[in-house]
Amino acid sequence: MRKPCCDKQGTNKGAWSKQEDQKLIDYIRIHGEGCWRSLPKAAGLHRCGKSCRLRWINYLRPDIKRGNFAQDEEDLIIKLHALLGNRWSLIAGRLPGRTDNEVKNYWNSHIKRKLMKMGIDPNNHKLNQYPHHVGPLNPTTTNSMDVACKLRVCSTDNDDGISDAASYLEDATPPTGISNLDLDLTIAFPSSPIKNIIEESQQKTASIVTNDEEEQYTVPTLLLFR
DNA sequence: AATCCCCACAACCGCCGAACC
DNA sequence: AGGTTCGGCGGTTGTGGGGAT
Repeated sequence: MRKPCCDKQGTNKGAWSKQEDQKLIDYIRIHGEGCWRSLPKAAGLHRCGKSCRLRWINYLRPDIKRGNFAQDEEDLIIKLHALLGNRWSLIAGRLPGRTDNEVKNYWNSHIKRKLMKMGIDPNNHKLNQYPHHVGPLNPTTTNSMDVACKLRVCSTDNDDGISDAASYLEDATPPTGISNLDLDLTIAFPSSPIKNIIEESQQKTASIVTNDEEEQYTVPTLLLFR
């Protein structure tokens, strides 16, 4: 039987108070991150170590970018989700200042619904109502075509393509078995680090797909419009 | 004004893998 | 080699706020 991560008795739960936040900030400022298990006691907090870690990573860290997601961030999340699936920490890693929890929440509360409204299955990013429709589903509600994200992802049923793509993004070394991934990203962002990531991903991925394999897959190309 | 409902988001929980002993 | 600990991740839940009725 696995030990619980902490002694449940005598630990606070729920929302953090300002005093607790301050104690955590002060402690980490002096001692740095790490040793989450022993941190609560050392910092004088009646919290579980995991709770402290989560609070710090998702809320108190000084480099966290708070506020609404920009359109380019949203587009990037959609593309990365198509590539990686629910690998929120990986996706968040490509969004400076954003946390996995934030990205996950934003996906579940905004993007998922938005895609479904557009007739796109948020799980596999395929059109499920209009399989051959490649234009804006409703031009009056989706605004202009200032950003057209052409996204085509092919993967096998066993998800290998996705996991390969994930490891590919992580270590930037093309895996040997990525042949069934076919990503075609066309995006018109202003010059930014995010744009560079997209371009980098596009170039690298394109270089590992052969013509034969490209012809082999005929999954509909999705056009995502704002 | 009161109540209900929905949404957004913070936080918790359980599981997994890596590191350590 | 096997057990234990710890950090990290993803899924899920709880709750407060705001809009609708």
